[in-house]
Amino acid sequence: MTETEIFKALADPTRRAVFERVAAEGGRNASALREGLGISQPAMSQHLAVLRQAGLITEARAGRTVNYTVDPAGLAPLRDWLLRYAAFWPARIEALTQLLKEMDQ
Amino acid sequence: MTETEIFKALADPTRRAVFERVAAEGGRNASALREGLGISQPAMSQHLAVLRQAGLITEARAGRTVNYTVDPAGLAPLRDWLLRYAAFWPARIEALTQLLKEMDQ
DNA sequence: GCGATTTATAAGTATCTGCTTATCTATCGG
DNA sequence: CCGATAGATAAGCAGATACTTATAAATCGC
Repeated sequence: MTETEIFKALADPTRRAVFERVAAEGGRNASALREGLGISQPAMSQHLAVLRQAGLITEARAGRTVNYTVDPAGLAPLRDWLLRYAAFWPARIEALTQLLKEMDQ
Repeated sequence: MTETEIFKALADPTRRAVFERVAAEGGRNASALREGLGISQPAMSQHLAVLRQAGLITEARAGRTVNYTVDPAGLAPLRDWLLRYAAFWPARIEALTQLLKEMDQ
């Protein structure tokens, strides 16, 4: 849940793809998430463990399978870190517009 | 300038501290930035090179010294990536408030 | 020009990381 | 129970990474 854990977890492109897949198809189990990613079962398990350790996803065991979902609070430290540098953003109004659009769903 | 380069550049705590220092004391040269960080001169040079490669900072040589500043466009890909998951944020209104506060300077 | 200063680069090294295969545990259907 | 399935873990390994010392390149004051 530290900034470093979160940045490191997302720095690996394969693991970032895993996270993006969890976000897109929330609530699916590890085997289902693994389809099409071209990684072995242990690799997937290790990636999910790193993401969970970083607080980015949560697991819910259901019998034999484990369902993974995005932890709503997981990205907050990253958002907060980024907001500290909002003064450097090039198109702040555009960013606000986009944020509003994302929120207005 | 890719997402992976940016995440990797910021994943190392020492290098993130360097970036934060460039942001806080913009326009200073490498030696000035190095004070108090407890790293060697080559280490600093290497960290700055990684940050520059990621598009997070820009350098401006001034004679013997090189001044570093935050690249305004550098964090945009990170911001855009994060905004894709705004739907998962726990306190969206609070985030908007903070963003507005940062902008209203 | 010359010594000093600033920065970059080269080379070496210890540690970290992401992967693999092999194996273990737990749960399911029959 | 028993074979099959889901997932985690152990162990090993190749490559990446962050650091070091040594040195090169460029610019400064004099």
